[in-house]
Amino acid sequence: ICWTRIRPYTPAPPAQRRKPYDVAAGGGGGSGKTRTKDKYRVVYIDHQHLELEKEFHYIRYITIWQKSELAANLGLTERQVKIWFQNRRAKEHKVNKQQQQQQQSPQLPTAHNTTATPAGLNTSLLGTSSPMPVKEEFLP
DNA sequence: TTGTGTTTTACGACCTCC
DNA sequence: GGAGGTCGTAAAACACAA
Repeated sequence: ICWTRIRPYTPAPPAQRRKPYDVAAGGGGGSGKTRTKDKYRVVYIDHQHLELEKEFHYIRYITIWQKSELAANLGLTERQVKIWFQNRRAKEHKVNKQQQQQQQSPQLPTAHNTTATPAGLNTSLLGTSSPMPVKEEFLP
């Protein structure tokens, strides 16, 4: 049995981060690997979104075989699944931060829900206020 | 239709752990 | 050294008011 490592990560201070690559420069030049100008990124279909969200609802950190299985089922690469989960966690982190800031500023007139959800965000599905349930089979 | 703001993929830099 | 984490960012896709 091989578990993916789930550990806390304390990011370095944003002091000396270099600027990321520049795709546009030189027509996909720079360190350009897989990104091409005509296919910069693909848009996932609803079914792919749904399955990924479902999985994320169960476990926020996907295991390697789940990643492999999900990728095969959805017709994505494992790398795409990994990146999706990374971006999804980043999104959740961002939303939580915004909610905290709203709670810390009670003088706002409309503090309840009217502006809380960006376009298309189903908060009832996400359930960010409570810790994510974890399938028993994935517990150590 | 268009201008503008937000969200979504994808990646590089940097970090930790084994 | 490699895999995978966060963070910051680029650019396409999307939403919406003017």
